[in-house]
Amino acid sequence: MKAKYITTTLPYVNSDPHIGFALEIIQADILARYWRLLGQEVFFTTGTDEHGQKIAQKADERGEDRQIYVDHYASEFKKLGSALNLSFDNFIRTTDSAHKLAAQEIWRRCEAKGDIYKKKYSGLYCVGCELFYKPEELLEGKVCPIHTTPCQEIEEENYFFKLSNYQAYLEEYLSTEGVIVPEWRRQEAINFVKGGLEDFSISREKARLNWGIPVPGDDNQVMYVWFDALTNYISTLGWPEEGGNFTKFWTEGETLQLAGKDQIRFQSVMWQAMLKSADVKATDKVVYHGFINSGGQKMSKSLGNVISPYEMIAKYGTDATRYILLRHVHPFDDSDVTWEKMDEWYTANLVNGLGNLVARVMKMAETHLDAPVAIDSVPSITMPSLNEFNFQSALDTIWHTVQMQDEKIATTEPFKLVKTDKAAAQEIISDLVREVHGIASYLEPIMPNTSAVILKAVAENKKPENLFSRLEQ
RNA sequence: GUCGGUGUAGUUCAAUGGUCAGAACGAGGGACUCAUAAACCCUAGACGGUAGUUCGACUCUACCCAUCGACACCA
Repeated sequence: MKAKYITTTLPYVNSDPHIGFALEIIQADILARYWRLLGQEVFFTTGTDEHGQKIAQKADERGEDRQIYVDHYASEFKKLGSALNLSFDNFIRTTDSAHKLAAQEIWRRCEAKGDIYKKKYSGLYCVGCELFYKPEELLEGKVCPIHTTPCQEIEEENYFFKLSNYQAYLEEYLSTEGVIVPEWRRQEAINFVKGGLEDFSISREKARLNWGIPVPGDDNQVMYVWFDALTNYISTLGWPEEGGNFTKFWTEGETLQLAGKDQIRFQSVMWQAMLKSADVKATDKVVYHGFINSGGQKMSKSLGNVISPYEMIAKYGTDATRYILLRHVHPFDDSDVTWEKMDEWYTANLVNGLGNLVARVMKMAETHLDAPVAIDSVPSITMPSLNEFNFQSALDTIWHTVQMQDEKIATTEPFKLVKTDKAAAQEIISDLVREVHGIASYLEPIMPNTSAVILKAVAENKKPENLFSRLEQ
């Protein structure tokens, strides 16, 4: 059985953790936990992207040392890890020295292949945006649409990556079904590549970008985001060192990247070309999730409709947050989430559904059974939907079982039967306990704490504290 | 503009070239009490529009409308 590698994209640390990233990393966590339960060897990695001019600027504005500034943000993201009960095996930071060396190494290899060249680049540059614009993107008089200030004609010499060399390769790579999920995004990527590929710039002059990884052999240039950030997927495995985790999980393993739908060009095109250039195996599969909107609109600070993962955790708890983001957010398409809807989901499915079922069954068990129910064979849990990254469907199945147990209680009425035929009632209650145990087993990768509480309750034959408290009204 | 996705009950989703198009939440009603005033039962409610292919389409085709996305250096 091949070892499994799974990674998220690295969030940029210039703001607090976003709900979209929470979704992505919870998806990754569920898969990692699920595979481990199946007995597979798993390497689950995430981390933070910490270079770039925006970050340098913010740190400078605050008069803070840049490394200290990013240390702070990295710890914020690590906190999210414990708040969401994530089980990643490694947390890679792009300011880690090993990572920097890896980024320089992949650069060297691409350069040795002849895929990196230096070119004068001139364009209209907006100082506010730190970006070059095309003339057609600007307003009258070469004015930046965001800052409404005129852009400057700037000439700068940068390194470029010969993406154009990889047109045929990428078409071939993308022609395999499954390298991108969902399928229609693979078509999008194919169209994009067929439309022709331009080389992209991969460095900035130090004067313009002075918080980044130095370009090997050129003191005046610093790597722009791509070679820096994307390399994390392999540097986290110790690459360029072979033989260890890298060989086991990347070369010989099965690799899976999770990313937002805006990442196709970066993850499935540019990164794959870079890997090819450096003679590293391509990513086996990239799964792209949609975005989460709220109230029919994009979440934005100005609209005041931003839902932060921390707020969700504060209101519903860790497991409920994991539940909400997986069951009620579409795995691939955009979804809409509001506090009203989340309250409904929480109450209907967790408080009234799972929580209440466990309470009623375990109360009966505690009262009417003489000993804990023996669970003879732990059935191996398989959730086929998870192989297709259909988290909703996997959870639907579990909640269908919850509902069936409630129905069973209503039809068999063990609480009544116990007065007339205790043995028969005990038999029914024992069955219910076994079912609850089964539900808890399935929940293990999805809601680890809840699952553990239920399993313990079954083992002790004792009704647990309420799993999910009713929302204050 | 080009290409692609989507359009099913109040809401979120599912399904199939042909028995009454499923489910959940929500709503209305009933009945019960083991449980977190929970669960259970019943009821109401939908295939964007037009044309075509077909014995027959919600499912295929075309067009239209609506909506979302891709069309590159934006993390």
